Amino acid sequence: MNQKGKGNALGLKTIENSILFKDFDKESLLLIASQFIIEKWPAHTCSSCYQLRHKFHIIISGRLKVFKTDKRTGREFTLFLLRKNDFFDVITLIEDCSHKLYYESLEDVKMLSTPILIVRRWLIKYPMLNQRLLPYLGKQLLNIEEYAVNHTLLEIPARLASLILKNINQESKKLEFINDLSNEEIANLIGSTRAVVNRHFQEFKHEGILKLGRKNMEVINLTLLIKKATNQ
Amino acid sequence: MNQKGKGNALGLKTIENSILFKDFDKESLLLIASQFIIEKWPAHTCSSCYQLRHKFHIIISGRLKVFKTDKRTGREFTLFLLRKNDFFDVITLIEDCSHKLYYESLEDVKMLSTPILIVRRWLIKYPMLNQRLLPYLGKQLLNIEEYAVNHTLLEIPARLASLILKNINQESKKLEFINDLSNEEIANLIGSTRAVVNRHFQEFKHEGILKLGRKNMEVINLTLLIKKATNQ
DNA sequence: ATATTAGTGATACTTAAGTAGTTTTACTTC
DNA sequence: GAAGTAAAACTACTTAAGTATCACTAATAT
Repeated sequence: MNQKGKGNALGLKTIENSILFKDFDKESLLLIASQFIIEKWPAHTCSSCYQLRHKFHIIISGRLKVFKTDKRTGREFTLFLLRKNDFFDVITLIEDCSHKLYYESLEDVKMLSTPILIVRRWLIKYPMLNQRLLPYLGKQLLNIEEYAVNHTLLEIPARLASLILKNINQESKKLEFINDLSNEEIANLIGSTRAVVNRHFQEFKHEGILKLGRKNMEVINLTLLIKKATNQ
Repeated sequence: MNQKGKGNALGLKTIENSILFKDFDKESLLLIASQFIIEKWPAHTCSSCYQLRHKFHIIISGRLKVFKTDKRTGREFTLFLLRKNDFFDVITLIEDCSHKLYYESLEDVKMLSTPILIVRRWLIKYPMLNQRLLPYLGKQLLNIEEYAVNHTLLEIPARLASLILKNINQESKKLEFINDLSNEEIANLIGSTRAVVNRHFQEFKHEGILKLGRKNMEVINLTLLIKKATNQ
């Protein structure tokens, strides 16, 4: 699963493009990149926070689901879907607190990893890093906040529509990133269950809002979708 | 509502004790404190983010509710209950993004305030501040994350019990901080409605878990309360 | 070609939570 | 002490969402 990445071109490129290390001088970049190794998770690899506690990761490619489970009911809740250039876990990086999460690769995932202690040393050596972490953490906070507000104030059709809208590419106007997820994974993203999500998807289909396929969906009527999201 | 705070002893004391400025040298502390004014909000003062957009606040005393509303249903959702030494809004401080929130003082609230641009200048002048902000933001993230997980995976009795448990003082074993809130405000905290919260409070009372009074509650049976929170 | 599996579509049923409305209680103030 | 008010307590009703189950279909493996 692991692979030495010293001097690896892919690793260096990822580091250079990371919002964390962007604009660092060449020398530092090389030094930093040399501390990472490349880790490859085949599709559907599952890992608990305990196994990853002492490592910091930057995703190179593939999607990684960050989730919680309720053993009692077996229900799952996806907190984040991480992608290229995302990193984790920031919480355990900045403080030694327990952050009980699970991770699962939705497809083959490639990432860089390094001991968290090394990143903590960098935080001291390169104070700029603290400044770079803040906006990232802020965005995560806003994301979860939005989820909490939606889950509290909106019903499932509106939450479903919001999720889809959020993942429509501004230029192409096409649904991206979540268009190939199963009903089950969509349900985990809005905090519901497969059957309920499917029920509302059928409604959306009959209303001409979505075109549904097997692990594939497409937005047909954006105007109506927006109406759904805003409860009109 | 406002009051000059230059050289104010209360302001300086608050700044000294803030996790943001702790251990700064005396000279810097005086300089920083001199830039704040004291703001007093009478009980139940309500303010939108638009009115506060360009200011940064540190609470001296009193509780401040941070919430969202759904105009359609009139329902309210309390994201945070800020208290002494809390500050806001960190999101608009670190980035110029829209963070549409409302604020309301639950009782008379005293706070320090200063233009957000000044704090941004301090972030450059004192790089240490970035480092101090990180754990605070991390805690907020964990808070909202916990809310999201609870709201998604637990039913109202468990969420209610969790909320109470979270506010029990470790030493005194007494319920604090939220013990004097109305059913309505408790409902806003767990993302439900007054009637539903009251229904479950009655259950808790009959089961001998809580003692209920007018704007006052007390935990009688902690063991049972923990069972409720963990769905046993 | 057949078997297996994962994902989807659809039905019937259960239930927790939301909503509306009324009554009761406790506190305030005049 | 009476009147007024706000919170809490209670009742009846509605509904969205969850659950269980089965049928169907596409993809994959054997």
